[in-house]
Amino acid sequence: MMSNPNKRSRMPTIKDVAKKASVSVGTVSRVLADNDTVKEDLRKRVLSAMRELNYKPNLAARALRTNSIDVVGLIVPDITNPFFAQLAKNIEMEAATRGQSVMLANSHDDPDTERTQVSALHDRAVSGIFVVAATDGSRPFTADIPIVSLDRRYGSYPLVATDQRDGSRKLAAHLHDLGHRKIAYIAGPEGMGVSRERRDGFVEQIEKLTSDDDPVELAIYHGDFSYDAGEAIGRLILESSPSERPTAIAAASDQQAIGVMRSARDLRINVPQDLSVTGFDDIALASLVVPRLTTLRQPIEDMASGAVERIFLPTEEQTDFAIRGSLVVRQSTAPPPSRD
Amino acid sequence: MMSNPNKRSRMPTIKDVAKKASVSVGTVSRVLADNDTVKEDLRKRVLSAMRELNYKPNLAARALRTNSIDVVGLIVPDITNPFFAQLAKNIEMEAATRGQSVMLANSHDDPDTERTQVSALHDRAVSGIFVVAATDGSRPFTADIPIVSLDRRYGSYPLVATDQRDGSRKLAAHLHDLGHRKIAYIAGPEGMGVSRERRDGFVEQIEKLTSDDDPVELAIYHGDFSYDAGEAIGRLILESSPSERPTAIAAASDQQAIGVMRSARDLRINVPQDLSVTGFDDIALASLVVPRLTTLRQPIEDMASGAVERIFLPTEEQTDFAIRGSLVVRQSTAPPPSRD
DNA sequence: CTGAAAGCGCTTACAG
DNA sequence: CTGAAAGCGCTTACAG
Repeated sequence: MMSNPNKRSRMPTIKDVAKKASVSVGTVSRVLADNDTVKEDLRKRVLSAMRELNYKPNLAARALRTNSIDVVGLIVPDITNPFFAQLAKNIEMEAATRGQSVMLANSHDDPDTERTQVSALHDRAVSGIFVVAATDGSRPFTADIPIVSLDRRYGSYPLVATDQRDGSRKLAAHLHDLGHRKIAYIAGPEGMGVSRERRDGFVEQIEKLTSDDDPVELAIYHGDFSYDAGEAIGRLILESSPSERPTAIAAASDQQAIGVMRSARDLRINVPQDLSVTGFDDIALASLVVPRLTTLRQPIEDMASGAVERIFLPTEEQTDFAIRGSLVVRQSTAPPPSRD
Repeated sequence: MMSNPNKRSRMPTIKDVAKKASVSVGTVSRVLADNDTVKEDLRKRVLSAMRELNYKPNLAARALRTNSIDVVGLIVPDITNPFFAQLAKNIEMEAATRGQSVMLANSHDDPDTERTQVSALHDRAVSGIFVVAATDGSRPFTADIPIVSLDRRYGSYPLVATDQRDGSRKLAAHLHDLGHRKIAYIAGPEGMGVSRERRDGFVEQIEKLTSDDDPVELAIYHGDFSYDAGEAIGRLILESSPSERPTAIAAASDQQAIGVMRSARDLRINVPQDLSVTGFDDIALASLVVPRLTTLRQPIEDMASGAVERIFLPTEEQTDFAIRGSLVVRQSTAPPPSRD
């Protein structure tokens, strides 16, 4: 009879180690826990027994006893979104430094799926869950484990995100500095917190820089964060006559901005000579398009470390954490064309 | 005294359910397992007790008993690579249909990290591990749990991947059909299985279509799969005089192909009028660049389902699975310019 | 400082 | 068909 080849062969247990080292299992467990007070020679015996047997603690047993496993959950709307992929990578790296693995799930931007995912992770007794809330309004799950919102607020859980207003202000100031006085702003989906923040920051800064003898014209559009929305709105904006149309378009995401650049190319409008374009995020593609995109770099590493740090803090110390991004000036922005 | 707010409140156990339903824990466990033979009225009592208590089985305890958890591991070189992100998403979806969660790790293309990750997942007693092997030569881990190679062979574990040769043949035939007789092929890194397969398939097909009175000139280049490599090699190829240079460039990845298109734009060579370009993979970006890229679509959904299916098969049935991709003709290819 | 023992919450032979 | 009981591999008071 063949044994099932998929069956894990019997692994050495703490008991085997104890026997080989002639100590009790308690002692083995203590050296495992790096416990203060195990006499050096016992400790050595145990360690070498572990090595000889190639002992690895059974994580499920430990989890059962301590009711916690070294796993954190991460839920994103869609891992194929380059920004979330970048975030996931950094969360994974940051978690790894703390000996935590990460369980990944996609909510597909669907609130019900999201809820199911959170609940499933909760059932698995993960140490904490990071969630990038779905665009379309979450139905947050009330869990008795730490949850941290990433990028977008999930329920009323603490939020780690870029300071959206500050970022938009920097972009607005950059365009104004270059001399643009007729600007279009493409915002994200209406009603989404992130969209609102970015838009308000931009408007705020423009208003601040506007005076009676140096007026700025600012038009606002809305669309989702995608390439396609950017392209459609870009076309809409740019189809007006050269004297009518803005000299700069600021988009609420890099993807939108790249869409805008495509529409400009279709209409034979040169970026940046005839039109400046800015994005937001600094996804990898931003520096790969031609011309390379001026944008606001989200401090993803800091977001990841801030989020991971918070998830292990006592709940009452889990405050919001807004991190300032940095302006990255590339080739998609320039002074406006001179007009006579 | 405040209790720690992070402590999970005591969850109802199988014992609580048993008591409430006035049955033994064994019986509860049996209804949990959807076990054949629990008399209907007991079954009902148990079910309603579970509902009332909002009982959720403790997965760690179950894992300890059965020595397996409903989790699979996935290791990719880099989740920010759009192809791997797409793959991860599909694996996650496919695993979800089987009630499995997925644990994600990045190897950063580093064989040692990869090994550590596989080992860590193994320690967690996952049901199986998918690995997209690191580019730079893995040092495979011998595990007593199922492992399936995805896209690139890991050790000697069964491989689920696109039929690379077939895909390249299709691209070669497409270019030849259009009339191209002077073609450059940019292969992936030398020594990598995938690179070799794609290249050989291409060469094979071209040779097959070549005859004495209809010769084809084919030049081969090598570089990694990145945008930058594509751009650099593209420039190298295209800097020769118009009569010297190829009328088509086939790249071993979409990223390379997009790089090639950038170099063409810099050199004011029009795609596809003066130069046809093809990629491989069909990443999302392929249909977003201008002109949209003709490429070979990897059947990612099929790869995901094939891989997940295999991981739950007995080892001896875990055969390789090569899936044919499909040619996606877009605007980056056209007949060669007519020359006098 | 160390050992013996209880117990985490399940599943599964074993009886009946 | 169901219950009583053993046991998965750990950790952690409790003694000494």
